[in-house]
Amino acid sequence: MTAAPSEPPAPPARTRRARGAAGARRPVYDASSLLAVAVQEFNARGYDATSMEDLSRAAGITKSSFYHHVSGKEELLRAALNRALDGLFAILEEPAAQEGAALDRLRHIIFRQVEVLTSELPYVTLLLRVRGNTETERWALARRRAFDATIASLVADAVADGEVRAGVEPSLAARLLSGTVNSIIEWYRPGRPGSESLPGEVVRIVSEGIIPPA
Amino acid sequence: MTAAPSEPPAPPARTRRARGAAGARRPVYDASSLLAVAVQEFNARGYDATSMEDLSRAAGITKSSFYHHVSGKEELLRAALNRALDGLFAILEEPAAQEGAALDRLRHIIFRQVEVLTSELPYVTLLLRVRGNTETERWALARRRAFDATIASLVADAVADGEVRAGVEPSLAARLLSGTVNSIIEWYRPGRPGSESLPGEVVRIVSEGIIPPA
DNA sequence: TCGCGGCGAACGATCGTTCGGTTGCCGGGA
DNA sequence: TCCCGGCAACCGAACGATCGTTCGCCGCGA
Repeated sequence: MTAAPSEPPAPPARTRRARGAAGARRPVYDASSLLAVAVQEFNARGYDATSMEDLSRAAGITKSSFYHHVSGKEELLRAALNRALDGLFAILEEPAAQEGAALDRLRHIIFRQVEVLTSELPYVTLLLRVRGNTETERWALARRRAFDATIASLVADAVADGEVRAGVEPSLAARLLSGTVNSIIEWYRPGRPGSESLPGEVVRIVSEGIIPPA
Repeated sequence: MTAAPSEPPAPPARTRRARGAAGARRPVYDASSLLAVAVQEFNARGYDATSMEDLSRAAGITKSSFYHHVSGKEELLRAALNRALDGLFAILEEPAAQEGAALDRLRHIIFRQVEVLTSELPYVTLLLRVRGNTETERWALARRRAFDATIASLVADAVADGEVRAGVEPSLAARLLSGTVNSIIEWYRPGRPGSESLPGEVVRIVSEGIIPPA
């Protein structure tokens, strides 16, 4: 599928120069800036629908030049998914995610998960759209399921501790919780007013309900 | 991308016979059964990653035979997206979605939306993953946005009528609401126990909160 | 005999990737 | 100071594979 043409030649987001300080050499990319460009294109068109030609054009160089900096398409995907997963799993290592009542830990994780979702938006977006077509994607899916399972067991703990009122089926609650939080990537865009209050609002809304009873 | 081999030759889900009653002719597909096969494959691998070879193999015939029944890949997508969108928009035409207090109409729509999501699962799943690469996909995205906008304005009405307690930012609530409901496609599979009570549980959970305050 | 369902082969286009070659800045020996 | 060898960045062209689609033909039941 050939999507609508991505952009004009586009002012590439170049970052550094080849060497030294006042390098007269032409601007140069590093691996992470090319990854950022690639992930943006992946998210715009979908990984499979994005060609290496698309990526190199968005970077402002030719396809063969692009290959001088990166080892391949799937390697770009792997690096991006890794970044997203590392950000998410780091949350579980925080003291507030490991100590205290289950419900408090859960609320902390939700709060931080929204923060990571927004700060690492392109990478997490890519992660949440993976389908499992390659070994790389299946590995990412497995890691993601492990993260969700941790949250699900925390929800179950909270119910078992009597911290959540009866009638909430734990596994259903956990699934809807993850779905609600993850759906933020569908509409959140950085730099809009009110962004900094989003994590707190999400925690409050999943606690009190979206459309509370009259 | 070449996904893992889909299946062995696969017992194709053939539906009818060519003609007459005791037709000795080999089984034959109609357009809708081939659409069902195609949509399942699209969802398993993603639309772009699914080749016509994959589709015909899943149907148990060759690629060229497959083309004898369908006019092309994008036409299959269009038919599938249309089916999903028709199902969703039909909800808005129901009397209970048009009469009564905003909050009641909203709850009815959520209930029915979960029902349609589950009964038309493969088609709605495909719809919710469209990225907008072709004119067909952009048309589907526009229709989907119109549906979401209807719900968003209903949420705003409920807030304006004082039916929802203060502190809920209407547009944020509407987005999280849609995200929560739509996330069901990520895990719901038909035929599991408790399926019939899901719509009611979802309505209750978005009203009372997923992890209510202690 | 007609025609529908199915088939193999091939079309041009595009895919991810590789290769050989050119450019121009830079460090270091004369 | 000058020059030169090295090398990082970049490019055009092409590779084999696979893509969606088309074509001509065949077998068989009505």
